[in-house]
Amino acid sequence: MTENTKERLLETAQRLFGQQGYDATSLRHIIAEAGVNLAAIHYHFGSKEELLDEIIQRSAGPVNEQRLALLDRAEAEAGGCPLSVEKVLHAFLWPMSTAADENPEFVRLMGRIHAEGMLHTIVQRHFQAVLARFVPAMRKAVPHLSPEEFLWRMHFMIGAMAHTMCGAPDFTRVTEAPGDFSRRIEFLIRFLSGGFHAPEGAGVEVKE
Amino acid sequence: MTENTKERLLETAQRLFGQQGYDATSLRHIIAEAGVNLAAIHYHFGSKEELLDEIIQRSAGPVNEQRLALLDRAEAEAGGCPLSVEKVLHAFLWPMSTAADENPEFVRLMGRIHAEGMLHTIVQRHFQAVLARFVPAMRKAVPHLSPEEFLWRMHFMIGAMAHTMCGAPDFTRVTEAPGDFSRRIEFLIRFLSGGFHAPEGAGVEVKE
DNA sequence: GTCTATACTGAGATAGAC
DNA sequence: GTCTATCTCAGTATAGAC
Repeated sequence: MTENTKERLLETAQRLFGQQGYDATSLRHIIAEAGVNLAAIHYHFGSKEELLDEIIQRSAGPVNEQRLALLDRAEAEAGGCPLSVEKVLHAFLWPMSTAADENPEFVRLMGRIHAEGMLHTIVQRHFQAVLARFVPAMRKAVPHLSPEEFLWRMHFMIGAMAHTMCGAPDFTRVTEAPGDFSRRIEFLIRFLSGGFHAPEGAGVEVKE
Repeated sequence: MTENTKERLLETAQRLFGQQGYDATSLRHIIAEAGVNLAAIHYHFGSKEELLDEIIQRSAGPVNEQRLALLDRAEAEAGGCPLSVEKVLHAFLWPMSTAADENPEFVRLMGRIHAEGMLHTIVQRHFQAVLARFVPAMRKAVPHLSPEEFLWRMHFMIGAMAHTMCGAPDFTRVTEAPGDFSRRIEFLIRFLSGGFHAPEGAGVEVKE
């Protein structure tokens, strides 16, 4: 039962990390639910952080491939022309919706990972290739923005996305039926579109 | 030296929480830098979480008062008319800029608190009163939005704000001189304004 | 190669002496 | 109010059974 142990650990850990967060989940809780020995984690993965790394690799891989595929197709359809903001956002965010339907815990985990910010090296390793494609694509969609304003808007996008993957608004109850993650993504794309299309520079009254 | 001990603990803990995060900062690290005994924390605060709670209360209090004062003044100037999105955002976000100049670690800590999401009860306790004023004010600024779309946009705003308080974009180095937090806030207000002003509903091509 | 048992260090928390 | 000693549980490491 060699593969069985490893697989059970991956599935259990992913679920618990997504539900409770990475720090809040102890290895002893994971092994208890998976029904394996504590040392099995260190045998198969080496450490708690490497366990997380393998979980991300397993699920983020397909999502990132789909992102790149959507971007490829959109760019092919556009010929050499720059894509619209909406198309870039769609290629980036839509695969999350697909993933959420079959794997909701993973999406919450991804949100946490981005938001917690601590495990910075892990994020960078798995999303570097995707960002390398999407940052230039988005840059071409809003060429009028200054480099600084553009980078900040990308930053805001990441923040909104991470928070949205983590959960729903909590000041009021919003229906959270299974499968309506796509709806959430549509709201997000509209909002971010508006943000990226906002006029640049000194248009805000900050008189104080 | 009773008050001295408590004060040193509060200041040291705030600095370390902001620099390293809440979970990553051990009580033993705090007491070592503050030069007090481990049990002093539990005597003065009761637990690590209550220590954090008191830190937030101390620094978030003035920020929230300033937020409410700015909102009061803006509403008084407007007579009975709804405020603009920009004015509401300004009243909500600008006090963070003031706080950042004299207390940068606190702002990073606030960002982490919002983003980590775990310490949910703490956030709710300290920001409930502020949200109770700002949610209706913003609602009046965008009355055409459906309730659902409105709540999601508030959610996106919180995410972008939390991520922005935590740090600067990291795919490229952005100048982070002291005192230019206000610049960051201006970028954020512009972006969020665009998001809130975005047209509602089925305007996104999600053909798949 | 795979898993079990056990021990080590450091975390937060608590009781009780002073 | 403060400090020492101690408790439980965390992540980690390793020796050895199968």
